[in-house]
Amino acid sequence: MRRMKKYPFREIEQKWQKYWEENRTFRAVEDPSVPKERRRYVLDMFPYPSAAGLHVGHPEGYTATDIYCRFLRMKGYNVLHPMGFDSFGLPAENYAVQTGTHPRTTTEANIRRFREQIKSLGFSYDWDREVSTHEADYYRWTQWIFLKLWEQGLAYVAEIPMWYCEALGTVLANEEVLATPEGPRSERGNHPVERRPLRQWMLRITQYADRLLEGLEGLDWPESIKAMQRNWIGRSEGANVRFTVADGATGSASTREIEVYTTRPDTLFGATYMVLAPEHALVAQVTTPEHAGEVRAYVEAARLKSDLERTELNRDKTGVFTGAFAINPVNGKEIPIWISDYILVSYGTGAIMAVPGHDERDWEFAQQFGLPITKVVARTPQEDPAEPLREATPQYGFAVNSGEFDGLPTEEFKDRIIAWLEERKIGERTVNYKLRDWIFSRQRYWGEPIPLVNCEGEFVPIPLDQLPLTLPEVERYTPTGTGESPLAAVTEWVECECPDGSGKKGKRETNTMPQWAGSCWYYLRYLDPKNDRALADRDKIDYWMPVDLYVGGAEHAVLHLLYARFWHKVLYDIGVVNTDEPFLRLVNQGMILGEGGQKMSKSLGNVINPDVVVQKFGADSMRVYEMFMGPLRQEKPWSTQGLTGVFRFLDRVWRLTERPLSAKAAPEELLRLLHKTIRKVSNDTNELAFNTAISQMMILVNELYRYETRPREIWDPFVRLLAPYAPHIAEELWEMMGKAAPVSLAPWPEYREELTRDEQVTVVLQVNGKVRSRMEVPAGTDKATLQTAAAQNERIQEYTGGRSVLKVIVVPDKLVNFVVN
RNA sequence: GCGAGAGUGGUGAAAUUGGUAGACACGCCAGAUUUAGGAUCUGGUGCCGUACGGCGUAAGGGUUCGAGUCCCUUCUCUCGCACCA
Repeated sequence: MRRMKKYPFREIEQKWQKYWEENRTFRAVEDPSVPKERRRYVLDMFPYPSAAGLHVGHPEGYTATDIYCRFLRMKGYNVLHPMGFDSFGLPAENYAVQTGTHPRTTTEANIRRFREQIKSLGFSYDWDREVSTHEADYYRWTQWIFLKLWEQGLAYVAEIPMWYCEALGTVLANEEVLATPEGPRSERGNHPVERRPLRQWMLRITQYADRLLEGLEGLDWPESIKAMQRNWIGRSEGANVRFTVADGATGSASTREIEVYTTRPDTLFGATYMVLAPEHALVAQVTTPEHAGEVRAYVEAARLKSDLERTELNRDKTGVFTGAFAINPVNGKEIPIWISDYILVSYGTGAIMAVPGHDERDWEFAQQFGLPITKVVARTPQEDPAEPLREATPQYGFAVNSGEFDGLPTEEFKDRIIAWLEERKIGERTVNYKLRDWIFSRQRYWGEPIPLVNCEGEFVPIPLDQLPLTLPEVERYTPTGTGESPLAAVTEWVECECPDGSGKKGKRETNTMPQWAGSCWYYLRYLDPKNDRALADRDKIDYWMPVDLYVGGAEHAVLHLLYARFWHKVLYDIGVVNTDEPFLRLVNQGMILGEGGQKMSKSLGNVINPDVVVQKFGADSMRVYEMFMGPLRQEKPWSTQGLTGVFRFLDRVWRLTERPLSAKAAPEELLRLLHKTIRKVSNDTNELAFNTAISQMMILVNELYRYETRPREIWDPFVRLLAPYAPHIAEELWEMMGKAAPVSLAPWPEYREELTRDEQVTVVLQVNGKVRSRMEVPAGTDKATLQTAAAQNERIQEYTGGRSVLKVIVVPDKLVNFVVN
């Protein structure tokens, strides 16, 4: 036998997973003696337990947080690190529609599989805190929060045009609809969606728009995610201005007004026409009889236009004249009123004043229909106001052709004109948002029932102490297609007594909540998962919250992460939680691509199954490889070759045990390398720079191979450094060394600063910035000595000989540079 | 178009404050070993050149003794938003 068998990762991994489970090694306890600054709440985005099982993307983020948590525990922190399942959702229900299998059955089977797969990777979760959002004990509190929102006036029913998805049989929130080249599509499943006027439950997230925006400032989140949220909220400042409709052709006096929203009230003098959205309420009223036919036809065409056509890029502007005129309040001029579908009824007031000189869209429209263009903003105060515009100039500048306001810079003009409008009560400063209220109800079965009863037209909440309102069993899961959920067919569930005790007959709300509801607050339930008196005990909330580090994919930028922040702020306002924001620091792990660098997908056949990897190479190899691939936040392609490289590393670590442990002092060189390694691994792990930490451990292992024996002085701290990364093999090595398990809770090694500094350093000798030679000197050698020694160097003399030295740059421990002519 | 980010060997990637570009790993080449193990061990491996040397971090310019790193211009790619007045 020349060498031992390949390291027995299967036995080792099973052994230690069993050990951790039996000993509940990673149970988190609220120990009051640990001060707040020594506690950490590290959270993973919990998975939706799909039928496909775990994919290699899941373990990436989970491994990162796991290493970080294990590191923190060894550093003496009290760490909360839980896991659970986002288990309501459409796939299980769609499967139920096809097969008749209860979604609970498939969901729970999937959860068992996920849990097993996650456990097979050796993550240090406190499994006592596991939650699943579909369980009545959990959604009882989701319903409780909904009723709190209702009490606060933040939940209401409205009939507005909603995104409806035929394929999913339900309405969707704005956030769940994507604009694609094929038109609007559902975020889940990529099905076509269309707008339909429907009556649905809404949550007043817009009331929190400003706070959701401001709250971003203090968060340690990726700039891109913050930008996406800001963009989605879309706050803009401007003014509403009311224009009087001029007497029409009929000559009758009119007091009708049209209100517009503009972010450029300073361009009011340049408003040469007005445009209403086709759906605007005043369209019919202002239209003159001779234009009525044309207008009616345009409105009808706009209504029938598919969303594909309406969202198509760069299409030409269309519109028709109503025959009516409005009076521009600043100069009394009559301006024509048009309608066009480039104006959205849902934004601002659904009407605009058009300033073609300084807005590209208005310019385009004016060109199309030959409407007048007036210049009211000049680039410089010297510019000739009469010089015509060649294109729309939206940039700020100085007012021209604006009467008494001429010469004012844009910023100042805005304030002046708003004051002017407010004085005359024809307008006021206004803030607008792109953010719309959250369409919250779904016409589906597999979700939390909304705990309200319709008692003769009035909604009455189910008393909090009677929650949960559980999902009834149904015959069929198929969406009705009539805008009602399958629950509507369960007569004995729908018909009930009014919960207010009046004895009136009531009908239960049959819509359910969207999948986002459960994930809006799951991080709070982990704190106290079995509590039946509150969603979580306030002391436990105070003990752990807010979440210190939240790791997950970037795909939830404006869905989950915005909704959860909204609910959290409401919970804060009613005194349930201790902070205004739930997640202090957010890190998005980069996607793992297939071997060819493309997205993993079934159709490309490049999907890597983590089960197979664990089976063939072990959990430790999987973990270390996923972290060694590259920076956590970066997208990176999978490489089976790379995986075997990591496997070889762990195998080499294992084979080092063939060499006898030695109690003798380690060679100084090795000791110095150890202390450098401790420093680098500590710093890098703390910064989630796992790839470079692993490199450093590889360097140490390579070096250890140069010695016949394994100095205990090196081996012991090395095993501890390795423990967060490859915990199974580390536990085994720890035990083999005769130490008491578990290494997972052993103290993190400390480094001695003086041993991390080299005694001898290589100083580079340069001539005109080019490296010509090197020399070894003791660290800290002073400048003068370095310069003298360098000047005597043969190679340097060759290059400096016969030339005059203009300057010498000496950087101690780094270089000496001779500047010659 | 707007917003965010990224461009370094054949590949994944390293590189305090500007100070030896390419650590570590894969792959490849040569050798040792002959074991059938996604083997192991030793050495080599940015490009051009026999060599002295020269050239190299998307391209061009600038600051500096010195630039992957700082500044300007341009190009490419990824992601997000997209008629939001």
